[in-house]
Amino acid sequence: MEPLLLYPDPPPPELAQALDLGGYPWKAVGDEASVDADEPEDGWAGAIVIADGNAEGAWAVCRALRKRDIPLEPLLLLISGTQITDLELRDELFDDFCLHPFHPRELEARLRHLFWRTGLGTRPELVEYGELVLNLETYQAAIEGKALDLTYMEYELLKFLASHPGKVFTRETLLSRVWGYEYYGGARTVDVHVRRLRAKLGEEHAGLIQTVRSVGYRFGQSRWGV
Amino acid sequence: MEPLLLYPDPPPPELAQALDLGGYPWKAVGDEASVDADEPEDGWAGAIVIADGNAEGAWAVCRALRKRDIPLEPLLLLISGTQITDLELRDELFDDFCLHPFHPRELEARLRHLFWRTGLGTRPELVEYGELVLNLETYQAAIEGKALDLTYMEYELLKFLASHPGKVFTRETLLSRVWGYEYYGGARTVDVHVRRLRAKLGEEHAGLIQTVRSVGYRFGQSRWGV
DNA sequence: CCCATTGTGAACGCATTGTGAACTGGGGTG
DNA sequence: CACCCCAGTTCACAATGCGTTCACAATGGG
Repeated sequence: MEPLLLYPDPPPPELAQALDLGGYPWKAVGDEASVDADEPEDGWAGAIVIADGNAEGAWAVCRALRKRDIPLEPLLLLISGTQITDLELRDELFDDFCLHPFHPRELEARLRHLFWRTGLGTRPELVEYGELVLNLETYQAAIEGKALDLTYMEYELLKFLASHPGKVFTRETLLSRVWGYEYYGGARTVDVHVRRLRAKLGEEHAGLIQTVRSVGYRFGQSRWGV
Repeated sequence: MEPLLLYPDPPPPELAQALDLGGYPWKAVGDEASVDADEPEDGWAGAIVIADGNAEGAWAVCRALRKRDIPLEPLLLLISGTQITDLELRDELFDDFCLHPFHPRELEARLRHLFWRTGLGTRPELVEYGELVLNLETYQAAIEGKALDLTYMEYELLKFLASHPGKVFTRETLLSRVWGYEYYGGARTVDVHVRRLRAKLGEEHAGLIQTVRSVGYRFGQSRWGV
């Protein structure tokens, strides 16, 4: 499991202890800049932000987490009772909150429910879209039941795209989110990988990855609903 | 606002008082059968189920609420601290929970956040005007449910116009706000794009973009009522 | 009826994207 | 240790799409 992001650094010992007991790996950050800088390769599983210390810093971290291309979820806030009124007008910055000091069982229950909610119960080891299936455990991909022989980067790119069907990503975004470094000079890289993916998907399914001219690429159809 | 469903009947007086103070109308039900039988004409706005009395009855009500064709949301649970472990494996029965006895401010914050979440929270960013919908995430547009195949500049122009319905923009303004550079020489450009937009909107909706002679263009109806 | 303004279709030219191939670098193999 | 292989990157060029521009027609106000 990917680690939870904690703020501040160091986190309160009782929180660290509760998470360790619950089997949740975690990693603390000291400010909003570290949100991206210290991000693990596999990303964050979620975040717990303690706001009853440095409140301004906490809100800055929340904003940074929500401002990403794919906002980080779930985000649990730990606040003191007197801070409840501060939540007003900040609904978009958190998914749930827990009063601090907390009871370990309440914290764990909230965490579990948040993960259940965002993950729809079980952590999906499969990414599916129509006839396409990606098995995240075995690094295998198949379409219409036929296996696709993808290289590592092809797989990662397809996984990222297929995890967010309908959404358009710029080349820069794809480079930073899939390749994991800041873009400088190689937008063609994305094109070439997209082309190979389309080729391997076969003529019939090449349209799964659509070019949005002047913007980037989109996987699958749009989402008009929720 | 539609009333909140409360269980049990009568609800604890401190809960009724908190809701009354917060301006939330409510109506209590005594068992799961009343969920449908006592439903107001406009439906329930949400539900608060107190589980620290008759727990079995509370779960039955939750199940009834979730089993409807359109599961009732949001559903807030009030439980005692000793019941936290009962939440496990019941994630699908509630959206949030609050320990009982509760602090009125915490209850209100949770209610507000729940309503915010089920309302605007998870929806994709849309620009809407009548039958026209622009999905900002997917760079797609549709009118009367039918997708419009717009080019990048057409999309940007329509997005800008539809974001300010009724307001008249000069060609110069459109060039600088949509195209993003200072105008010099090409007023026709706007005309041509407007024309193509009208064509793609279809004869029926071409009037959405109106010419204001000697001034510019306006999207939708005038604010003064035509 | 005239002239300014806007609509329209076609043509142009450039920016963006597609595509094949060469290059690079790391890991495995003999 | 040298070599090769393969994934990934970069490059050059081709293809295409799209925005711009132009010429002229249509329209509407005075």
